[in-house]
Amino acid sequence: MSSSFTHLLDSTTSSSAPKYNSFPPLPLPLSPSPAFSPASLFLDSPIFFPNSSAILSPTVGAFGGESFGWRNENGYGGDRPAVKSEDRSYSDFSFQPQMKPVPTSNSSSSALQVSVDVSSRTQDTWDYSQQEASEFAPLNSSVPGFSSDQTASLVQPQQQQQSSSYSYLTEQKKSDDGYNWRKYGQKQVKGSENPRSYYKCTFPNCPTKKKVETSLEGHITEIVYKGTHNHLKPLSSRRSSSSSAQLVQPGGGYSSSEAAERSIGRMDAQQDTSVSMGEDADFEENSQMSNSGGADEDGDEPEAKRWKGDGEDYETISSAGNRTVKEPRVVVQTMSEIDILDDGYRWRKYGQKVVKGNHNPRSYYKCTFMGCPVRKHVERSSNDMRAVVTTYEGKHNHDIPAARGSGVQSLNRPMPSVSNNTSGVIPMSIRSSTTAGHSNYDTTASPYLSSLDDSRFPKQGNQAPFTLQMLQGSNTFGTVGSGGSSSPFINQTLNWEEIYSRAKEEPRDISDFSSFLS
DNA sequence: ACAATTTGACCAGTC
DNA sequence: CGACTGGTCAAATTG
Repeated sequence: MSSSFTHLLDSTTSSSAPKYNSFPPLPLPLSPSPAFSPASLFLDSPIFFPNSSAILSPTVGAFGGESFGWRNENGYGGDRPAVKSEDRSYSDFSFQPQMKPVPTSNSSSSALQVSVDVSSRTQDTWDYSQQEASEFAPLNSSVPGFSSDQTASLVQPQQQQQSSSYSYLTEQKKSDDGYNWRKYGQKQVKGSENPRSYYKCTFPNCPTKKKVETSLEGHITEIVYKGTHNHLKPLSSRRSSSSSAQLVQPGGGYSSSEAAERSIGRMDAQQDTSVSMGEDADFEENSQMSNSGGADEDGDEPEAKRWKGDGEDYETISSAGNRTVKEPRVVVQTMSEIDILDDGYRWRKYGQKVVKGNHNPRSYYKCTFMGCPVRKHVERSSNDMRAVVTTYEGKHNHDIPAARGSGVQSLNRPMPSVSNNTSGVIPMSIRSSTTAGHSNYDTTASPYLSSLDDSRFPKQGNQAPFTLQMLQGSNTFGTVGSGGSSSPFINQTLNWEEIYSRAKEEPRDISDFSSFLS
C-alpha cells in the first residue's frame, strides 16, 4: 500500500469519514502527462501481454476486465470492513470502523465530488482504491486509447479524499465510489446477520456489480465488486442518472475512451437491450478481434450475461500467489469428439440438473485431484444435438494425472492445464463469438498463448484445425491476467456467467462451432 | 408521473 | 432427488 496515500487520507479524513487505503504503488511506468500515449502504455506496461493474441485484441483487457466474478479483497485493518474483489491480491482500501451508518452504497465519496476540477481524479483515486486498480488497469493496458488518465491516476493517487469533510447527506446521494449504482436486490445471507445488498452500475451496459454487507447499525462491513467498469467515472456534477452519466475526459482527452467504451460495452450488450446491433457491428469491424469466429465480449458477464441468476457466486480459484481467479471456460465439442475426448483429468460427478432453457441435463463434475478447485459441467447443446458444451471453471493446480491412455489425451485435451496457468487458452475451446466475448479466461497466460499456437493446440486429424487466429479470436475477450501473474492489474475474473449465458442464449455460436468442427 | 427501493419469487448451483 | 443457498428478477411500494 502506498503509505503516503494512506496517510494522506488518514490525516485528511474526518473520523466520521471512511478511509481508504490505496493500492500499492503500481508498477506501471505510466506517465500522467497529457501527452501520454495509450500506445505507449500498452507497450510499456509491465502488464503488457506477451502473447500476440492478447496484443492483437483490444478487447482482451477490456473484456477481461469485465469479468464477472466477484472480486474480494480484504481491507487492511482488522476491524475495517473488507472490500473484496475477486482477486484477493488487490487489497486496497478499507473503511473506517467508525463510519457512520449510511446507505450501503454511499460510503464515501462525497468529498471527492467537491473538488470539481479534479473530480475525475478524485474519484479515480477513490475508485482506484476500491477496484480500479484491478479493473481498469486491464482495460487500459489492453484497450488502445483507453484512458491513460485512469491509469495515471492509479499511479498518482490524488488527494481529493481530503475533502472528507463531507456531510452524510451528500454522501447518501452519491455513490460511494464515484459511480452510480442501482440497487437491485437485498438478501439476508446465512452465517451473517448483516443484510447484503446488490448493486449494479447504472452506466449503460456496464456490467459492474457490487454487493455490500452492512451491519445492523448501518456500517458497511464488506464490499465485493464484480466485474469492471467499461467507462470512466461519471462526472461528479452529474452523477445522478445512469443515462446522463458522462465519461470523464481527463486532460488530454483520450478520444479512445469512447471506443473503449463501445467495445467494452459490447460485452454487455446483451444485458442491456439498449445496445444496438449496429454498434456491435461497428465494434467488430473496428476491433481487432474481428476474426473471432466467435469471440465476444465481455467480460465477466457482461453481456448478455444474463441468464437469469447470472450472478452466481463464482467460485474463486486461487491461481498463483494471492490471486484468485475464476475462470470459466467453455468448450464445445461434437459428440464424436466427446467419445474419444478426455481432457486428461479425473472427475467426480457431484450433481446433475436440468436448467432452464435446455431440457438436457447438465452434470456437474469436480476434479478429483486433492485440493484442485476445478469444476466443469457438461450438457448437450439444446440447439445442436451433436454438440456438447463443457464449461470449465477454475484452473488446475496440478499437472495432468498420469495418463490413462496418454497418447490420445494429449491430442484431445480440451483444456490445457498447466499448474496454475491453465489460463489461457483452451485448446479446442470453441467459442462462439458470443461465448468468446464473455470469456473470462485469463489470458494472462501470456506465456500460455505463446504456447498455444503450437503444441497445446489440438491437432487431431479430422478435427477442425484450430488456427492461431482462431485461438486469438477466442481469447480476445479473455480476461487478463490471472494465473500467476504478479501484476494486480492483470488479474481479472472471468465472466463465466456470460460465457454461460451465451452458450445458452446464442445458439448460433454453438452451431457455428459445430459446423466448424465438422 | 417518475425514479429508486423493497421484497417475494425464481433460478442455478451445491450438498 | 430434494433441500438449501446465494444471486437476480420484477412487480409492488415508496418517496
